[in-house]
Amino acid sequence: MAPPSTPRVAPKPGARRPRALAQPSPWPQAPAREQQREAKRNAVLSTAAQMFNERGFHATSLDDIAARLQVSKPTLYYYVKNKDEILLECVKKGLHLILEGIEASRQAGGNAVDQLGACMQVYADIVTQPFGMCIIRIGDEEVPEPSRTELRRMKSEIDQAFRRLVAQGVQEGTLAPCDPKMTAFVIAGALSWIGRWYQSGGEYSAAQVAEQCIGTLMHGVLGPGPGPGRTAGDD
Amino acid sequence: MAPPSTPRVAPKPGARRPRALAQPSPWPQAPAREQQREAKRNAVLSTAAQMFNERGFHATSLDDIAARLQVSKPTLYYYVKNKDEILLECVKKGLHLILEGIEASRQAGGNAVDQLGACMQVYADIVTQPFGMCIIRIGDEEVPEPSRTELRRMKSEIDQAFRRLVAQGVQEGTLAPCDPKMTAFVIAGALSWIGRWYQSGGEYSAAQVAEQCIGTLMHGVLGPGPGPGRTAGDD
DNA sequence: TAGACTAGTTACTTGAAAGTAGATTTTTGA
DNA sequence: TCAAAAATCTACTTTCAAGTAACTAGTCTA
Repeated sequence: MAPPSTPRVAPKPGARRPRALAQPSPWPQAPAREQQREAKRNAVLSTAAQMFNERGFHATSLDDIAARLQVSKPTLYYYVKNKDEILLECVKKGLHLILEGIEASRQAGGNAVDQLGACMQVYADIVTQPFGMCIIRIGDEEVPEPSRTELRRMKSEIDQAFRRLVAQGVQEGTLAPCDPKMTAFVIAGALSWIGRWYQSGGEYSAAQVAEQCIGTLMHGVLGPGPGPGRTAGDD
Repeated sequence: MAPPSTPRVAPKPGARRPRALAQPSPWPQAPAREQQREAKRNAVLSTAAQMFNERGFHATSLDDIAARLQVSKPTLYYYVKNKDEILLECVKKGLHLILEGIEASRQAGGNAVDQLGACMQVYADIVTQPFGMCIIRIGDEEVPEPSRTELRRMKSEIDQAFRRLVAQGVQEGTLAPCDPKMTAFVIAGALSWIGRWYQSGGEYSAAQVAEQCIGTLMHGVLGPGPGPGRTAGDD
């Protein structure tokens, strides 16, 4: 953002051109400032994300966020447009993390079950982190309209990825025949629930929770016995 | 409120005492009135619940609720103490419905799996209805403190019921050996997710969604084949 | 049929939090 | 050492929704 075509102050006409531009280096100067700025913006977002997760979006005022960062409220406005933008960015960052993870899982190859497992792992992992939690804990209604659609699109993309893998698995024969839509839904639900309740420092580590959830989803809760369980008798 | 010590109109001094108090009947009179009042209060709550689910708690003003009921805002205050009470009551009603359903399922008897299945059915069902949806869609943070603990207690009660049934099932041998805590968690997550997305009038009926989810939870997503399925220490 | 209680209204106060204006300090480069 | 730009502050306005006060119309009953 902050395109160079929007200078705060018009350059003096006729002044000699800024010396800095006289090929000082192949790199654009002052990347340090920009980096700092970006770092601070990120601090705003991640602090906000944490507080949203702790106390909810509406219960978190900009003054609260500013206080935790030990700055004043107007300073925040130097880095973000408004409160809604903060929210939007937090959720978007979470969604991007998942999307990237899914992409990586797919590129890692393997059969559909392997890829599905990896994706579940990614999902469960991200959802225990601040930005990822925002995806789960912040309802769509909180996001005002132009952005809401964008978020839904991204969420749907994730959903589609899961459905595709499930469908593939069914075709491979590694997954039980099912409606991929509903199965993807169950998976997303169970894993999202982690984000709703998980607190770091609790009884289980995030990895443990993920592993157990994925195991249960994969194998189901029924016993292996020949009784009411899955038909195939095994061990 | 409106204690009798704050009469709207000052009683004439020296007036004779109210006749109504002269032992009118062994029963408190006017039960019809009371019923009407209760019905109206319920209308307030259920309208509120629907609107909370549609637009979120904070995006729903009391004026909005009043408008949909075609009354003015102060009228609402005749039936509830404040906005938080509305929220609290909505969630509580949802939780009570589930608790009752669970109790009924248990009393219906059968082995642990049967009971667990019935409870899952109940849970999925309630969570697609207005009060039940509130449980899922309203975060704990929104509820101010004295009540929050109460709600958490009720939620924990539901959780315990599921855990107990799972543990029983494991002992019976009808369920696969597992950590009941985590398994109950997965079940609750997947079923709760229904409440997050379900909209009546969509592609599937509530019953269909419930059935499919429960099936997937019970049997897992993996195929019955001897491949990467149940038996092996896989991945 | 009075008069007390019920149910509802209009019009207000209040408070909290978002967002802004404009001054001020800090940094940086020459 | 100075001036311009960046970064931050104090102090304000605005907005919106919760909640209240105080009046009024209907209704039941003795």
